Amino acid sequence: MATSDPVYLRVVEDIRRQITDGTLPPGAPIPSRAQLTRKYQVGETAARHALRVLAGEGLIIGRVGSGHYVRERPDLTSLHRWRFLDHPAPFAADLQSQGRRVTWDWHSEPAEAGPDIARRLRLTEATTLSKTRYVYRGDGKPLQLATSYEPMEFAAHSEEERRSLVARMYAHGIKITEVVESVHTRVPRPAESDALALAAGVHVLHIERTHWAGDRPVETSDIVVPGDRFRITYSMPV
Amino acid sequence: MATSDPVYLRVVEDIRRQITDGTLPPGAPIPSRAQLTRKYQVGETAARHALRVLAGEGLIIGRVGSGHYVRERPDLTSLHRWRFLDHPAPFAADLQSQGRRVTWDWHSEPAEAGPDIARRLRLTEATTLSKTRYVYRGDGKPLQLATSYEPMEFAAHSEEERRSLVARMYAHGIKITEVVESVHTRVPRPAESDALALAAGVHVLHIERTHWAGDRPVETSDIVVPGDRFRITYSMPV
DNA sequence: CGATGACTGCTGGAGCCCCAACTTTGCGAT
DNA sequence: ATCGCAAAGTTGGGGCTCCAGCAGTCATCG
Repeated sequence: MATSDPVYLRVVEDIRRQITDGTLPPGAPIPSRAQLTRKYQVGETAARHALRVLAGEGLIIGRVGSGHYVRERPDLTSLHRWRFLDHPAPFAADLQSQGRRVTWDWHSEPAEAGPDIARRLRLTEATTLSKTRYVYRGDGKPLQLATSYEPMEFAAHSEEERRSLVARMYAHGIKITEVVESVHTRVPRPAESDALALAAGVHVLHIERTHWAGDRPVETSDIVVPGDRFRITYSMPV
Repeated sequence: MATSDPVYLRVVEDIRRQITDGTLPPGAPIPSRAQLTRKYQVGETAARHALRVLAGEGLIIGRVGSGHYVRERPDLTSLHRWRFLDHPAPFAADLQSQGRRVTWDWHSEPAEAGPDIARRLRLTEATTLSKTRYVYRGDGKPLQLATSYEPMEFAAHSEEERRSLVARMYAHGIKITEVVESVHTRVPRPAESDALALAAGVHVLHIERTHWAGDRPVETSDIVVPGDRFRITYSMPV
């Protein structure tokens, strides 16, 4: 007693506990607003707010006209970071190896390097780069977005060239020696929510990847994948 | 016209645009509920809901008695994945090198391997492991949680031993040859929210790390860091 | 001149209500 | 036995109101 916690939290915590300990398995229905008000002796506002919070956490999903249900958590798709994988937007080969039919389309255009890209490619003055957007789909559903920036003179001209950045650069006498990936999580931008068909409350993993030739960065890309469906695995020899 | 979008979204989108394009810089005050109702000609409920959505996205922060403000986005702390870094809970050395006073404490105890840990360490039968929880703090503030599991016979007995897993294993004739890290993002568990003092709507990066000796996993740990303050960088020679 | 206290504005919790759109269910008619 | 339809239940959007607690501001008092 003397718990001055907001009452909606009592509801949230109780339901969350039931979900995490398995009392409420994936797919199980959550009591409706009306039932919650009775069960927990709270007002409609509190019941409603509790459901919204849980939905925002991605634990439950609401279906209009039907009810709220414990969200099915599909197994995380594993993205293996093989040392020699170098597709412009990575992981496609990896997804294919997991037996998923992956398709991708892309759109290439010249673009001015913004401050962020300029920094990553160590450009000191305004430079026009070849910017390519990739959209990856598995069984029709969008899986992954990527935006790649590279100097105009190295840009891919054929579908074949597009498959290996390392080979393409090598043909220009540039030997890529290192790949650096930086991963963090953030709220999706509206365009990303649309493109990846993200549910509310789902964050994305954002990977900034840069290919280096010695001490010179030669290509950089932003890769965005849904945070609730992907894990990225890095394997490093010691 | 004919925009049948919910009205609160109009407010959300307008404010979000102003934040992302810099019209509202970090720290700038957001109009109050009362002001929003007048400005956008919406009810109090819609204004309030818009603010809640933006706060949930981590774009603004509400201060009771004062107002809502554009959230300061501190630069992401970069966690560099050096190839030979092998502290049981990683990144501490890395944080130190960035000039942050990092302290850590830990608690070790024997524990039964759960199904998940058993799978990761390829254990077929119930085994008792040494389980160590680490809490890392920078300038007093919690930064990172880690839980490490290793066979009882290899457990560290001194502070010194605790500093290098690789050296410790080597003393037992085990040569660690590979480190595998798998990173994904998820909603923090309540205990993690507390321990890391997370704001609402902040996700965590969860890293599962396993040290391998040849084809045998010998240690595995779970590392949890706030998703809004950390990025993890992996550097791979090609 | 400085400290205290009243007043105002703001957030966050909570309650209740109305409605459109959708799903589910059960009943009645064919 | 099946079809169609109406009724009931549910979500999500929206509205209004009250209140506690906090943060400034400003005026008054010692």
